[in-house]
Amino acid sequence: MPELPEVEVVRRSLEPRLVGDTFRSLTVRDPRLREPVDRANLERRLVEREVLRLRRRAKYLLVDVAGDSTLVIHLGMSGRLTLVAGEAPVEPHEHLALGLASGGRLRLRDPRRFGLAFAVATGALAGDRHFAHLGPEPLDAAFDGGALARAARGRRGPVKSFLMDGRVVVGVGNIYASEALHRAGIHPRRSVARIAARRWDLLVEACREVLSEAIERGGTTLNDFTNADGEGGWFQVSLRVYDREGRPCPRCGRAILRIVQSNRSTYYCGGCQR
DNA sequence: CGTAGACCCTGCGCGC
DNA sequence: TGCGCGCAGGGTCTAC
Repeated sequence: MPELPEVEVVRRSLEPRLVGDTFRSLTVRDPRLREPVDRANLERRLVEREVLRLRRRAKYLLVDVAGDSTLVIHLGMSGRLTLVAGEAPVEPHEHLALGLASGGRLRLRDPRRFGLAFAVATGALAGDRHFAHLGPEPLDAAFDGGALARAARGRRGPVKSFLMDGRVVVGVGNIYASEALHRAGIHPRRSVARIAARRWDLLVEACREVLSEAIERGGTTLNDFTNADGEGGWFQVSLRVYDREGRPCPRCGRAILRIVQSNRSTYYCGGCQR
């Protein structure tokens, strides 16, 4: 479900309501996520700690608390992180809940269980195995056409898979990879070995644009994505190709095509993507 | 080494 | 109405 914009939207909606509050309790109802939830470690690192700040790295949400600990949450495909009233009824697939001093409850639901929740020392985050190999943030200034071109050197394969490789750039998932390539006019199957410098620049700009616009619009709600307040986003109405097979390309009017790459659907326009 | 594909899991929408 | 199938926003492991 969530790519970079959706995680960022959750972060922004959560931040003003969480910072300054204190975790008072932890309930793990179902530890079965992508990696088993370590209840004791979460309890030790989080309970009775004040929330200092919320950050995001790639598609991971980071909640720093007092005492040099960080709660790391990944939403996988179907994870939803919401802040509800403390007495709100438990919902299906509510894996864990953190009670807050203010009376609220931070709830993580994840039907498909591809998500993650764990806690580590804040200072050890960068070296953690989940983060050590990650590439640059697409919205950082350090990410530019040159960075992409260097990453592509000596590599083969289609540009769409390349764009979704977290070692190259983080946060670009299946929706926004298709959208960015359409905006840049690049065919998703084009080999990374056959992309000129100028087109890498265009692609970087397209990524920045589409990700920023999606954040502004509250993310893409195709099915069930919501921010921490349970509100959906609106960027789905601005999607130009994703999930629009057979409908007209907004630029040239030709029918949008769907192909499968690495077992994931790719949408593109055969007319204006080369 | 890099890349392509399978796989983890549940829910939903569709066609029959 | 009910059932089976295909598909879904991510990441990782294996086989080549």
